Amino acid sequence: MALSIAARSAVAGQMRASEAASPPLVTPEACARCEAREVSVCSVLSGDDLARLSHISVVSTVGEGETFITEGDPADHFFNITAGTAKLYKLLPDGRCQVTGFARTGDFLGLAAGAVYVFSAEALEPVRFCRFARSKLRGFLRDCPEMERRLLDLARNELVLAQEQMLLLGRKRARERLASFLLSWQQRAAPGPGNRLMLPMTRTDIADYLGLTIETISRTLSAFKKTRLIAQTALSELIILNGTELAAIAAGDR
Amino acid sequence: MALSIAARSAVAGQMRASEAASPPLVTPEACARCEAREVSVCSVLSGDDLARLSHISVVSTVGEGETFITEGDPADHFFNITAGTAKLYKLLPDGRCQVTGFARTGDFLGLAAGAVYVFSAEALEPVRFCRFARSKLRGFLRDCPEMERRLLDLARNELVLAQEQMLLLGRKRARERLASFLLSWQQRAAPGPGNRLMLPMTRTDIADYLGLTIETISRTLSAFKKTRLIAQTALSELIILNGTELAAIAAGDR
DNA sequence: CGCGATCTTTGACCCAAGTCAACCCCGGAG
DNA sequence: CTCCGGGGTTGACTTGGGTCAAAGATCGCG
Repeated sequence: MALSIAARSAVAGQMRASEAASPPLVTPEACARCEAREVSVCSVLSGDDLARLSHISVVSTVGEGETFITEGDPADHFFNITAGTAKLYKLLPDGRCQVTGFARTGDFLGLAAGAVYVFSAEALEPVRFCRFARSKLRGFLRDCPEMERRLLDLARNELVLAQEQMLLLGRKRARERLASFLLSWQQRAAPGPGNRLMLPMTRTDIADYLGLTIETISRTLSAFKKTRLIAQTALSELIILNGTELAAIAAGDR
Repeated sequence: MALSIAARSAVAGQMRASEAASPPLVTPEACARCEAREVSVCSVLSGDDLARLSHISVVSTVGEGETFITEGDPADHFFNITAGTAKLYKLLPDGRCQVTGFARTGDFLGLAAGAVYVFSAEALEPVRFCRFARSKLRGFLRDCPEMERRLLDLARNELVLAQEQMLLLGRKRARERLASFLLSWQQRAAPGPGNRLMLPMTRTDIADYLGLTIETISRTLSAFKKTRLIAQTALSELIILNGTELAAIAAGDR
């Protein structure tokens, strides 16, 4: 990631030197170097198509806490996360929040949108992404069925996850929800040294993702620690000691 | 619907007469007559493509209570509902059930699946559908980008609904959930005479959809009746008297 | 290095919805 | 017409997780 951020900075630097008003367009070379490519939609693209795509994409970064997609705004862009973690969420008028997912490197955002975005996205740590204008992407897709197929696969996979989450929110108990979350996050997040699990989100984010409160998250984590299912190495860093048992809890088997 | 069922029966009749072992293949003429076409994926197809699609589709019907997709089975087929209503659901090992959606005429099933189905589908009333082998559809999609685009649109729309449902399950109170459900069902279901809303599902199905119990559904419906938000004309048939107020409740505004 | 802000943990109490149980209603079979 | 069985409704009571409150970590910053 350090390498990649350096590469990105170089691109932004180029841009700034040549034309400060226009956004930092991506060069095919930058795409070829991008270490997020193999986990992104772009992985299916041949050199030729990749070059075309790079010309309609714009790289940017946002800092921690910044909102880069706002529910209700015209859904003019798609986003491909190339570094960092973001939370995706929906709000009720009175402020109640449901986090619908966490987006990481390689995730493609904007599929779940009609004319306007139906969710907001906020960076949990510095996030870098490629942005595509919806109108331009449409033209690209016309000539590139592989990409369209890939997007369909992504959307289908997201649907599978969404339904799994409905089961969790509708029918699982608090401890089952948290166990499910820890295991699924372990799947998706690169494990740190010593099998450490990094959680870039706050307890509030986890609570809003699992349909619980921060107090319940805290209490349940403490219970998991007491029964030696997990160990906490830092506030946002823990180790899963007994994944088998956690999986049994997640499935509702005890 | 009556006409359509008759048409289907004719097709099945032909089939049975000629070759009992093989399934009832659809003829292009049957597709042209199909009154579910305009609301289905097939609506985007030209006559030529429609004819091709018809040759890889198989019509069948299932009776009330029959399960025609089983979670965990190899996901070999896609389904396009052409009549009736089905519930889609997931189960936990101990039997807890989450209904992830109700499928009606025009709905396309099987997008949310990897190698195996991740949900089950059961007919709530007699259901008719066209079934496509996944392998055959893949070949068809290769030559028919409109269809692929349409499937992507369908998947995206389902994703929007899924996220809305996550908000409901994670953050809404019982009365807000029920109000949301009644209004969304009113949107999708053809209104009966006198603005009547037909509910082909049982209280149990509604409860499993909203992450509640039948008792809570029953009590909340009674409360809505008492405050004259709705009126009940039969066990599974009601009228929305005050949609504005229901919408305010659904949004969490009171 | 120590201050203040923010996040987390823990405890005491409460309540929305779940559980358990009795009864009702309706529709189909005999 | 009556019986029977499977929803559906309603009431009494319980409870898992929410709410409120206070104290304890953690971290950025001057």
